[in-house]
Amino acid sequence: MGINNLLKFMKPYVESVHIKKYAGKRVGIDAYSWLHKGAYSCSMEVCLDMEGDKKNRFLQYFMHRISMLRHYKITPVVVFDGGSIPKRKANRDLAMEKLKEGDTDAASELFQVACGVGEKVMVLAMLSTSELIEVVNSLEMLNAYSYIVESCEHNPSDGAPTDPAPYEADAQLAYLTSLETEKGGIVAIISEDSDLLAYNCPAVVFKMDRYGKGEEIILKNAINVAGRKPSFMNFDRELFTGMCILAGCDFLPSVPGIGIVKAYNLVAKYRNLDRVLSVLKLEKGKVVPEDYPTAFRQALAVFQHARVYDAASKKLKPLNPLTPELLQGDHGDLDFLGPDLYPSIAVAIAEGNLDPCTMEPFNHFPQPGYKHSLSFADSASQLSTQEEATGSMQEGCFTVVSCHKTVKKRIRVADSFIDLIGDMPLDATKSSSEGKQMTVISEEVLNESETSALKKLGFPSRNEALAQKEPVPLRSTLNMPSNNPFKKRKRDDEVQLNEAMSIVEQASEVTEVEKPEIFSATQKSEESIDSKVIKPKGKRIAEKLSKQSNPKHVITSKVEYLVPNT
DNA sequence: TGGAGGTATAGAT
DNA sequence: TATACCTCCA
Repeated sequence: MGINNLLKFMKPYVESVHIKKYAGKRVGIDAYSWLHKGAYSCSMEVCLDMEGDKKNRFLQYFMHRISMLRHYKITPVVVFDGGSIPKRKANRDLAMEKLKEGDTDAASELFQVACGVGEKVMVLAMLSTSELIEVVNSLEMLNAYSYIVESCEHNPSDGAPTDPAPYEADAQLAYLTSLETEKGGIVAIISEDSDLLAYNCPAVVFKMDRYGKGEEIILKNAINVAGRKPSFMNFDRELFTGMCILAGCDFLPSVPGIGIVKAYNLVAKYRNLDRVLSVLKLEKGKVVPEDYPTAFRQALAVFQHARVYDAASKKLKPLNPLTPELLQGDHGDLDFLGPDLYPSIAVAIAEGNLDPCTMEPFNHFPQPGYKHSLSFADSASQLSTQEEATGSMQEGCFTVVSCHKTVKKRIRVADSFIDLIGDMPLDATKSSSEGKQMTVISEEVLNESETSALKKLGFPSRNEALAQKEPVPLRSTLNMPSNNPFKKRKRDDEVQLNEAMSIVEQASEVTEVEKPEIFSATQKSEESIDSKVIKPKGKRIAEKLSKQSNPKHVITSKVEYLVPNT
């Protein structure tokens, strides 16, 4: 993923930072990289679509980091995307084979691979769009949030979601860095993806840990600045991007024998990408694929001009203005810049309330057993009414959510999140009926032998789990680690608070730590706490549902539906 | 000899 | 993942 060896090559420009340097600022987050990391500890549960809390660990990881950013007064701008599926399926199938054979170790490893090393499978595998939006709305409990929803491409024949372009989220993040804060812009991006440097993002924080420490590369400290080696003196942004592509990127593998070092040397020597391509052909001969120059220019165009969603104009636009050469080349076919948007549906979805994958209403969370009853046409015609009802959008962070297809089992996202950041007592009814969850193997997913193999791993079958007299309460397994500085308590407990804060201080070498708001609230008695904060969970969620903040913006891909004229 | 590219392993989760 | 180590090659 990303540019081969770029981060290693850019080491002299890497600086240790703490995320608190962005206090008061808006920072973009490549959610994929977090979800991906968080998934390692629950790969099997995710792949098998098991019910139970272990599957939610990746969400805990994600939510913990979001709450940490909020602690440091950073406004997170979260961008989700999704991606390639076939390889994941293959690995999952292989893992199931191993399970049947009883080789649980091998199966576990394969499930991890199936969870997608280098593959953007996360969102599809883990969350439905509605669940993601549930996450987003849970985030609103910390601050006002709105979000963008980005769609996958749809198959024109049956309307089924297909793979999205692999670069939408990166390009969108890059675009946001070009905007002023007042217009929704961000000042930096937290990610693990070196592609963002090829997109010329000005500041990227890599390898951010749970305490907020990370490694930052600020592009303007490198490009056309003397003093450090490798020197990018006399480089411009296009040359830098060209170097990245030559070294091998997600869109175009490098020419055999060319790595980041040779790519740099070629660009530094000739300072002209056309010349570099000519020299490459001369020196490498037949090793250079015939269409490499074309593919190279297209990759360059993607990094410079990928289609992104512009919230102000509610339209897709190129990341940077298209050049006459691009408009004339390839007969004006610019599909490689990203999926185009069908205008009328773009506006409809951009106004919120419509799931771009299912074309069904988006104005509430589907409850268990809920079935959408509205057709797409009905949904679209309702939009204007819903807009009026929900009012104007809140200020806050944008969250881009990509959808592929819904998964059949809902994860108790909101509950998990409240356990992480909330200090609210469990709703009695909810906890006695729905609030207890067990690790249950889905019978739709597993056959008898598979179930038997899984039992060896300690997972009870559905029947066994249901027969258990004392199922494990949801809350007990969703607790954060004891040393989590953002863990919430139900009672005033100055000692625990101080302990937690000292952990934060020690771990992140922070000398002055502000008490996060969530901690301040816990210092009060329950009665005195703002009812908005401490309402029973079920009630609060219900309120949330009734308010259901609209997705602020929705990005869709090419959608071949007949839509009503708008 | 340095760089590319493949593989093994450690670390994180 | 990413880092280290190894082999191959120009």
